[in-house]
Amino acid sequence: MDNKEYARILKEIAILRQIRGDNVFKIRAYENGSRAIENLTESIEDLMDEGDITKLDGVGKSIAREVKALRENGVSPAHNELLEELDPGLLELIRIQGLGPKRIKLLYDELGISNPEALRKAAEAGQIAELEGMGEKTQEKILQELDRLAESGGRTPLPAARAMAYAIKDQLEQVEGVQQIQVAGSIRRGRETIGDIDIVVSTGGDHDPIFDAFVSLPEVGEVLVRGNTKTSARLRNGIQVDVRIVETDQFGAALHYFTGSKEHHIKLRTRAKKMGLKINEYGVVARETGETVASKTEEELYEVLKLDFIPPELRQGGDEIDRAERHELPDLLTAEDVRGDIHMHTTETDGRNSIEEMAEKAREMGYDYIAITDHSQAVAIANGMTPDRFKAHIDRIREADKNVDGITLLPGIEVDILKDGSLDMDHELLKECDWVVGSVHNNFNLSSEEMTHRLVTAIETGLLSCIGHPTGRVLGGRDGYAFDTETVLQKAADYGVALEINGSTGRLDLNAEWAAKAKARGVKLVLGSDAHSTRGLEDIFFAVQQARRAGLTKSDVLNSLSATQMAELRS
DNA sequence: GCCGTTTTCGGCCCGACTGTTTTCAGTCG
Repeated sequence: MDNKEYARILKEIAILRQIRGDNVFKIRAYENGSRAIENLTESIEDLMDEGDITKLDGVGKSIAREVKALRENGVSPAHNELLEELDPGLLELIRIQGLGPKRIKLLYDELGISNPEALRKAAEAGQIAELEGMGEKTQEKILQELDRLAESGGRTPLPAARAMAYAIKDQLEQVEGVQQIQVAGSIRRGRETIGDIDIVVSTGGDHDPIFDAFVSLPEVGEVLVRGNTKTSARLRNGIQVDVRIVETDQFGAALHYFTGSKEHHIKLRTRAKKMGLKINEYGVVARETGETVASKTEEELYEVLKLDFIPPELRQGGDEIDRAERHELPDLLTAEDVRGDIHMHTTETDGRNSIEEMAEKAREMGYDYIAITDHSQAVAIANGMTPDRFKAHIDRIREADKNVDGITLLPGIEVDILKDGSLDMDHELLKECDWVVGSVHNNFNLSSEEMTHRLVTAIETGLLSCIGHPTGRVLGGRDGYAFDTETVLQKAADYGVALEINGSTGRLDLNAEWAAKAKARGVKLVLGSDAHSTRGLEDIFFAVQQARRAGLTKSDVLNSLSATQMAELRS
């Protein structure tokens, strides 16, 4: 069982205990324990073998016992007991906005509702409105929410959500009275899927004109909440947007508050409390005097808490606060550290722009070099290259390199790793390249043993620079293929083959969790945009953000090397 | 249930908004 599975069971214990009405701090303890295990880069089972997992922050005797039982018998006693007492269907109801544990309990006790279907029936029959504390409006909202969930299913991939958020931000920025505006929330933290969009605005004047402008945007469908400081609306495409307005000198505090994560806030506020301070969305306040000691910027907020600045990507509710106190936070990779892009396509295969056009755009972006990596012939649908075409393509890349000033073009390829692990190109031609991305594009459904063998065999050719989009997952789509993580990471480390953090909007593969795992095993990472057009080169941003979430520094990624150093890696 | 730079007992983040209420519980982030 992997860490995610342990974390899921503990999380479900927390939810079911909430519905049962247990002590809120006990519930939080299970949530904390769940997150502690989820955030590990090591396997929890390995940690159990090595010693005592109660050393983990958030895991005590009880949770350790549940975890141990889960491993040995495949079931957790506490989880089982709750499921016998309640109903597993209740776990689905918690996803419905507006329904929390208290109302779910009420619905379950009074009407026997234990799943979304039963809830819909009861709402349509008008039974919900008759319950104590519920009414017509609540009933109507539940029906709407059920429709929405049935349609969209929940979270939106980061790249799509980010584009929508910035479209709204750009429009609101033009409204008179808006002084500062920023997209916050999980988009700013770089979570790979997004629940809703958060935008923070500061103004010295009236809030109403700004909210009026917001709710009249063409994208906005329905207004959900309209208050004096906060307005929420649902876009026509179903995504919820929350806009929060504060005074000018409160912007830093509000941005911090709205960026989250919730878990980071809980830990930070606990720390503040011990220091005689209180944090809310308006600032850090001395409890005794009521004096505001920080509010303008996030930097000043961390400063008064005697912490190094914690970048948004690291505000995950793990050990980042302890590390900030000890000055041990990693000096995270920045976009400026990326000197080149090593994965892109041109009109030779399925790209939309020529070698020269890609080079021009890359130079504008400030790169020193790019590797041109078109497909090999196995990807027929993308017009993959035969050896003859590839040979000519290498010559054209070299020719273009001479003709385009100010940037180095590295001849490369994205070569398919075939079903048996062999590479879809003449080895002699691969040896001529400065950069070789090896990728899996078909036969995803091999057994874990077969897929592991396939990847290991490819690495052992000694011809790959990196593995492209290594897990094969599609964001919001198919899961990655099955293979033995430890074996492949070990092989990659042994052969000096890097793993790609692919920034293309449909993938984000590796994601942050995997990238951190790779780093912990001594594997180098490399960022690639997988661009199929000049515009696509900008998707490197998402790779940088995942790298930051993984805690990677400049020295962890090959893109910080010079063109010469990159080419030398293969010699 | 977990934790300890006042603590092995006594705490555990903080505020906005809605709907159903005559002063607040529930939910959300």
